[in-house]
Amino acid sequence: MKYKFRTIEKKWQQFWRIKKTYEPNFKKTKKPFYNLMMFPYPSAEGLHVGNMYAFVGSDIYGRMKRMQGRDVFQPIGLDGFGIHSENYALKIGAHPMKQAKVSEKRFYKQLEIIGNGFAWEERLETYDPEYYKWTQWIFIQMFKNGLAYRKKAPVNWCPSCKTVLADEQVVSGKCERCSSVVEKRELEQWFFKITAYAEKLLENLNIIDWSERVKIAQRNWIGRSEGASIEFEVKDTEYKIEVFTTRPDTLFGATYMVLAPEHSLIQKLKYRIKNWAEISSYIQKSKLESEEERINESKDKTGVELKGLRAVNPATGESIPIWIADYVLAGYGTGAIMAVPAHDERDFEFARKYNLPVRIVISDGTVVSPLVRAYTGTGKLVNSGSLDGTDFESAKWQITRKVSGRREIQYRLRDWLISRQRYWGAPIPMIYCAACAQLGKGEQIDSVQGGMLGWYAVPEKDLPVKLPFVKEFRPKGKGSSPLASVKNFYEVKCPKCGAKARRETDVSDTFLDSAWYYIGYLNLKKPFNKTTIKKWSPVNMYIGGAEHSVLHLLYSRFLAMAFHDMKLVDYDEPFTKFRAHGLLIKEGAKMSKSKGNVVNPDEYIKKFGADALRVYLMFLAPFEQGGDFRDASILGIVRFLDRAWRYFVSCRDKGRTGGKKNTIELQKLMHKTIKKVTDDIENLHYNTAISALMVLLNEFEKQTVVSVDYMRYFLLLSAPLAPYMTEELWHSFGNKTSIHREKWPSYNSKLVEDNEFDLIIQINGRVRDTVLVSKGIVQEEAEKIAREQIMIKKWLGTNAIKRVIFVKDRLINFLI
RNA sequence: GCCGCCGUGGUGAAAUUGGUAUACACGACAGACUUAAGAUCUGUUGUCCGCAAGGACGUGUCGGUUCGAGUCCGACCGGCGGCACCA
Repeated sequence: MKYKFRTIEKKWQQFWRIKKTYEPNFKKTKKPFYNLMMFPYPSAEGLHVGNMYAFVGSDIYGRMKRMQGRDVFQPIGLDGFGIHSENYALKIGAHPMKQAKVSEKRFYKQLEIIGNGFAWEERLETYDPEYYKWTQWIFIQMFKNGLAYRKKAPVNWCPSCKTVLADEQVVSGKCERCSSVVEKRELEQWFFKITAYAEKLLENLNIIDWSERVKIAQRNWIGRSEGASIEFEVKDTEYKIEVFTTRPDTLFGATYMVLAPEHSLIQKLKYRIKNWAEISSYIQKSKLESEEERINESKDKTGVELKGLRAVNPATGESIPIWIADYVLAGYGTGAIMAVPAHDERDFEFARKYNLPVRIVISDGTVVSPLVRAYTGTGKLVNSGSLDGTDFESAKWQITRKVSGRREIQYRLRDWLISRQRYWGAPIPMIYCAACAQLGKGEQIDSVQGGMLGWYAVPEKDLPVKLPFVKEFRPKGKGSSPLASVKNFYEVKCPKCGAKARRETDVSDTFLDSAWYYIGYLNLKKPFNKTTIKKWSPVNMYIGGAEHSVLHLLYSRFLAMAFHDMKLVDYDEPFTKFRAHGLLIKEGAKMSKSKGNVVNPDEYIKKFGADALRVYLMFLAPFEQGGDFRDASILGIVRFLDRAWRYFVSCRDKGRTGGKKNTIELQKLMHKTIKKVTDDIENLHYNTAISALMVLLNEFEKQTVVSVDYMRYFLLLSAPLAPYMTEELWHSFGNKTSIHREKWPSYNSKLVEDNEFDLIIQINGRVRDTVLVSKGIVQEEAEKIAREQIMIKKWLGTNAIKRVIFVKDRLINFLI
């Protein structure tokens, strides 16, 4: 009578596939529900138990929605293009194109075994030309709408992956993929203008229903600062230095200026600089420094004064020195700052080192010279001429106006570097024609950004630009993709003039593939079909890892906004609701191969069955929190499922399921459980939903009579969690159709509400007794009953009661 | 440094949002069944005092608000995540 999960699981996998149990009715549906889980990238031997954890959590939610009458679309695919998979192929010495087919089989098999209700017919892989045709089409739309451009800029270069990276893919100076220290290189690259949507990306965070921690990460990343832009004249020249500051109120304290070493003015005024040799060697040195070195050396700032140049402080009219220093970043603001050492820690440190003047201009009355550290607090203005005594906040805009500056908002966010010098990705569908460039022609020559002469998008009829099979696919490291050595790939005709032209050989970032896949699932032949999009998107519920907070989740939002403005979709947020699942760890540490603590889910499925693994994963901690995978604890779940199995099978065999009436206690418990499980699954509190089912089963076992209805309810409530076993039991009770298409039970609210409760009796706030009374009892009566209790009589003794606190339907507290 | 989250039994964790702290499990201990092991079932299981009834203490630490604090406020200690020379 044992639960033979191996044969049972196989049986239902087939049944579900043949009966299309999890395929929605795309055209006719009235209640669509798009339940999406971040698709995996096959970059390892197979699915990690952490992936399983995430997928199961998403599946449970979708299964309940389906049973609640929604037509649930829960697709699956593989994010198999890009650096993740390519690096894996490199590691095991396989060709990524061939390895993809191997991974595909393996991953899909595992995803089926775990028992998720996927719509298999709509699956997709990002490396399928059918798919990346549209990735390329999207690139072209971005180009045509001025959102894709080329520019030469200092960019992140990973020496081990041998490609450039977006800022989002550099995690504290290291490559997100391989953890190598990232270098800076001056290269011409393709960018997507995500900064055009900075404000909207930030603002919409207030209206979308997303996990708070992801919103916070995005807010930090976008990094909005409000301030002013102010110009400083360079003495005896026609040049001006524009700075951005969040503290224009401290302008009177600006005693020097600092330019980033890359600042364009330095080259322009080269002839005026007296110590050019020194300056030029400083610039050289800072160019060579890696991000990490720059961060590490941040404690000791360096810089050189531009001798022969002076600037004018527009507030005081004073002549102040100009320095260059690499603590000023070229990529933020204007690449130049006004230094206010008295009120900025960095400027203070620099001023102290190079003996530059410090002038206090803000004080709360306690700020006195000489300062030990910068005073960054609030206060009133001092040493600021006619503005002395003004509050710093209102002084900000008074000063800005006075020196003809303007209010400005700066973002930390920078444009998305989209090109990669790698093989395994969607070729960027662009063509460069030198002939056209010479004639000043190009598809986007009006663009605000320069460098676009001679560039044309591949005509849409020529899509996809297929990635050729290349034997020598290894990254070269010379700033170009391996495709740059494939002559019959890059030699093309100019789509405009027909002259010999060159195809772009870089491929696009993997994150472009995954930024639109939720649309791809709906209809890969015609993804931007208006009717389907309108009916099925945005995604109702999206679940995934928080590690994508500023990668995939930010890029997807950006693209949806761009699609919206191109009138391709009518919403601007792709995921109405997003929840980040927690991280699964092992023995207190993140699972990793080097630590040797990676849990292989297949072993557990083989040993205990997929249902046991599913329920265990969901039971160990709240889904959004994540937790510790422990071998010992899974046995508790195995016992629970076995007990349920035995209970149902023996009831069936003994015919112990007549229509007899359940006790009132059981009725109450049943309906409370329905409510609890429903609410808990809705809130992703799977651990407490499972414990409620355990309590119910414990009670079933104690009862002499449990009606067949209640047994059905138990199975229905457990179905999302343990889809195989419940399906088997469902059928063994004579049902012919899938339990997963059955109606979710509803509860009777009268039975959920108790009409009696344990009145807590406290004396001086300490519980001394409880007594069962009926709900709605008034204070007078409660007091009377309470005072009759032996324990209470004893505690009250002869003391006078000073005060009585009565909380309706909860407690009574006597103060003596 | 800034922003945010979290600290509850031996362990994973619960706690109608200010109202009986430790549900549900794991582990441990004891017992039943068994030749035995395993499986299963039944108890006990926060700490201390007590034969018991019962009592005291107890949610990282210290303080506060409150009739009442795991929950709210302040300071500190410890852990995690995001940003980080962003002017």
